[in-house]
Amino acid sequence: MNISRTLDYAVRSLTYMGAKPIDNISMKEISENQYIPINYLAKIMRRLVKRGLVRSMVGPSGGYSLRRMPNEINLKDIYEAVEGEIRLIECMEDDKICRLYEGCPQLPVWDKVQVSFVKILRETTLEDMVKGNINKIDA
Amino acid sequence: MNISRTLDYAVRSLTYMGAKPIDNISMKEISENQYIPINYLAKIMRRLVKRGLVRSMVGPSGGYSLRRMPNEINLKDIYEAVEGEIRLIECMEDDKICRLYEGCPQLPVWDKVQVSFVKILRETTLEDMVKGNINKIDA
DNA sequence: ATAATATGGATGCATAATATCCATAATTTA
DNA sequence: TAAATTATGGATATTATGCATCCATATTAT
Repeated sequence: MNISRTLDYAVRSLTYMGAKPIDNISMKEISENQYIPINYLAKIMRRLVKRGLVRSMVGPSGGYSLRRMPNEINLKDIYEAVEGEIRLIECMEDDKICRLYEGCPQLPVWDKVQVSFVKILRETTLEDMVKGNINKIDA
Repeated sequence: MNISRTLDYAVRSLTYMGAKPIDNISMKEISENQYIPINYLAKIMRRLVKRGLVRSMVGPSGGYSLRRMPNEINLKDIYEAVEGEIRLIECMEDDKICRLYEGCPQLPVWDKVQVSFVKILRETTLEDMVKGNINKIDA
């Protein structure tokens, strides 16, 4: 139960981009400013591009740009871009059948935790993070 | 971000015990009923014993018994017994210093997620799970 | 033409999660 | 007392995967 470094990298990169009102920010710049191995960052950026969170441009003075406004990108988008579908426990997977399924007592618990988790992710935008706008206590 | 199989095993074992009003339930029985590799289960039970959630007795007709009533054991206890301290992201560790710490924009987010996660764990008891008493929607 | 940049594929590494094995101690029962 | 059953604890193996690196290529600005 923890946030992967990969997701942390993705969030940091996007936050960095969101804080800068410039297009075409290079991997190199992000990598150096956020202490992310550049080759690994490349992989992460690829996923963000594929999910449409980010636009890329090749060539000198190329780089990445946010494709939506920071207040239109939430953490759920980012999570799913890098990690795929959110699923706290294997047995929640669509096609997995659990031998204990009938009357499994803890599934509703994990489900509840997941719902709460997703809610927070969905409610938190890049803009919030850039501005430090997190409502600390209410959960 | 997912529930480890180990934690799942622990929860299933305790739920199984909680549903049975008998003392000295053997590893063998739990293992067979819950499809948990018995040697691995042994390791997990050890941690539950050490944390005082469970009492063990050696010898024939020995086994494990809950040490508190099911409504006095919550998921947070179980989580911490098997996984140690709850911490969503490495930089939340006590002694870790993050190079980006000053003004790190996402720390409050992970913190908020964690608070919410812990809250649900703490509010959910073994009894709830045994009875299927989970309040599905409110998060 | 050259340099800067992203792309994509392949591969390696390190660590943790998961699982297995075995020798031993404790306890009950015959 | 002997034998059977059970947990204990340590060592080790296996597997998965997160993380990282390397390289060859395509694109584009200057």
